Amino acid sequence: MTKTNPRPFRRAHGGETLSGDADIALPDIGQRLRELRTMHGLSQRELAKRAGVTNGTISLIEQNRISPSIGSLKKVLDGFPLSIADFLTLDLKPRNKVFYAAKELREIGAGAISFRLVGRDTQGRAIQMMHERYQPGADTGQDMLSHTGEESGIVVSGLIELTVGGETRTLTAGDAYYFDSRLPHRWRNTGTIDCVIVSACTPPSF
Amino acid sequence: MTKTNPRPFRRAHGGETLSGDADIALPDIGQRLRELRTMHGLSQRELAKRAGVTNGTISLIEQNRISPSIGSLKKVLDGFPLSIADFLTLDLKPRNKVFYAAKELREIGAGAISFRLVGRDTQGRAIQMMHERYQPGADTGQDMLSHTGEESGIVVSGLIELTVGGETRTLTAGDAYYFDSRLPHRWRNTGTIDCVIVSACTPPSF
DNA sequence: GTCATGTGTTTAAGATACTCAACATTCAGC
DNA sequence: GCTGAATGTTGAGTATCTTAAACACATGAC
Repeated sequence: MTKTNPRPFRRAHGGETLSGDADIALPDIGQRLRELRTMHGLSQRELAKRAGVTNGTISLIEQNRISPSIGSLKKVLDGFPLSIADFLTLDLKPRNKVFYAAKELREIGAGAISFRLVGRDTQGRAIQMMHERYQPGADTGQDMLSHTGEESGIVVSGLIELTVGGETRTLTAGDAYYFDSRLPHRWRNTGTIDCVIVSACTPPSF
Repeated sequence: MTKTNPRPFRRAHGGETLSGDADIALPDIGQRLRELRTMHGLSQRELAKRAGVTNGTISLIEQNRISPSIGSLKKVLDGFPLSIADFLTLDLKPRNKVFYAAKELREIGAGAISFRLVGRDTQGRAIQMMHERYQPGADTGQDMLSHTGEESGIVVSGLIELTVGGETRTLTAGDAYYFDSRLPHRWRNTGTIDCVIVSACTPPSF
């Protein structure tokens, strides 16, 4: 028990430079990285192996003990399909509503053709609909992180377990989702029958 | 003249790490910084003084001899009102058309009310119009770099010298402009009468 | 021409980031 | 309780970045 050193070893250079006297606020790199990594269910060593750095580097970055170079931050983020710019601007804790109960959807049509709006109005969201079917036990894996913007969908039949940004829900017919597709997400059909979903994502351009 | 060392001193670490085997391409930091700096008419020393680093650092970064730390890159970019994310994603050489001759404008109305469209169609550009007047000799200065997206306008009367991203033109009545407002830009009324411009920028939200 | 000033570059010394290996802790499994 | 494996943290050493000062070159004043 002779090793009760209080704490600070490396001069916490980043402490004042990064969080302190800045014109444009720089997000908390360490916390962001840790959230992103744990969202993916990766250990520091696993990420380090992917990224081609050591686990110690990951640890120090996550503690904000060092201000990583652009090069090494890029290597770390190559462990995910995420650019530095996206990493710095991504809202890891989605403020926008993610899950919607069936009765929360706004019905905009009736009769032969019927739309039920997910989220408040269209609100300038240019999205493109799709139709998906999941067989029992189907699983997309948890590494599906794509750049393309936004994703939304409605469960038509069956049930689906959806994980978005660390939060998991099981949705059944009539339930819906809406989230920034840069957040890590995963679908699993934990039911016994097919699950049908009508989904949408932002179109390739704009 | 005994100092004819060929060149490479610091192991060009960034050479392979940055530009080489990457999943997501990292833009040429050095070239981007140099373009941004010269666009603002700053010397390395001037920028260094603003940023709180040394001119040598600026020089080495611009030559891609080093991969700057996040902290120092942030300090450098604090010399401009530009975040790291914006710096990495900003298209410094605008591929989109910037200047439009009077006859290139598409007229969409006639008679009492008349619109002349700048750029091809509306094309999903949510912008907000304004009305501006410049007296002779008026000058906005060259440090007007704002985050807010896009800017466009039409000269109604008089003449105006507009600089965008290092390119300068003098526009007269009927001429127009359209550019990403993150590019450094400057207006100067070099004429002898007032200049009136009808302009537009992206609205505060979305 | 010479000086003074400005530019971008380079170098050696110092500060910081990064690696490697060891450490402490937790959690299963027995 | 005791392993064994996995986790995040730490320290010493190395590689890299950053600084400070000098360098080489250009331009303009005199």
